[in-house]
Amino acid sequence: MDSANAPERLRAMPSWLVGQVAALSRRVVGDVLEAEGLHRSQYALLASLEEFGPVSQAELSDRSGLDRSDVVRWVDELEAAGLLGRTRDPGDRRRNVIALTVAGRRRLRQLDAVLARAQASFLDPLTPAERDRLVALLGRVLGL
Amino acid sequence: MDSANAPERLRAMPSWLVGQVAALSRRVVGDVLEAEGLHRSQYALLASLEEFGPVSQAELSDRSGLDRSDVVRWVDELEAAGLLGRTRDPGDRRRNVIALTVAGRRRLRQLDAVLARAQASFLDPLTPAERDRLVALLGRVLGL
DNA sequence: CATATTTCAGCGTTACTGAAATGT
DNA sequence: CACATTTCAGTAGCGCTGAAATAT
Repeated sequence: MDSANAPERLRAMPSWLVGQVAALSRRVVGDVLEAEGLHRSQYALLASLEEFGPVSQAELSDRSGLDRSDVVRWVDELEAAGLLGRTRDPGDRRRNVIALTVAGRRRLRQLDAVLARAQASFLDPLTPAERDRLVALLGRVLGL
Repeated sequence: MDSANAPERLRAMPSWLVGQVAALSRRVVGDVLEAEGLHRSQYALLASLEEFGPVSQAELSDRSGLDRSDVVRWVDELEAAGLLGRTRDPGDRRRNVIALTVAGRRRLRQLDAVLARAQASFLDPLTPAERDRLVALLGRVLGL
């Protein structure tokens, strides 16, 4: 896992670099969230719910970027943990309406603090200004 | 897959951004290499061999960042394709000496051109100067 | 005997596909 | 009937573990 051993061709290649950093951040974030008993995908779901209010699972899938079939499974767990509620939409009974519970909202705020520390951890080599520049550049690549 | 739908919490989070860009670049690079009949890991092996000369599979694993057991499988294919040679090390008969063939070296140069286009493709929103800055920042995160 | 290398068999996770069941 | 949503079963890829076989 020591990227410094890699050949120059790879060390200078954007796709390789971004893949290595993604793997690093995935480990760090995954570890801290696992200590909280949650999964990265579940944080994405809670965050999407907080911002976009009660929504169907289909929209939750669009917002979070998770596959619809995976949303089913993660929502199962979050519902069992009491962090969100799943009720049939009276206006369109194909849909589930997913909404954060009070506990879910509180949990999300806890996770925000934990995740902020995780970000700082793997971005340690960068100054705050550099971190901002990195975020801006990555956002540009995604068209944000 | 439209990252622009994601909540602000995610769109501002370095680990999420880098994961999205990594997924994007992985698709783009994977597709162009698949069209060439090769895998991303195999390019990493060819590149490592070109820079570090004939080496054992163990060192190839260290250099490429691939697991030793995966090196076995990818080298199997590359050997069958005639891009590298696998011979027993006379000095230490536990080791295989892996060396690029002439065809392998030629193939690597082809792939370099193809990959350069793939990088340019997903980095399209960035200016050349911005691409350089992104590469530099990602390298810093990895301690390169 | 302890260690190193190659190889193989298999596992856990993740992202995804395809289709059934239900409803509009 | 065509289409949308939820759900489930299953697949492919990938990184990894553990151990056998071989050699130092």
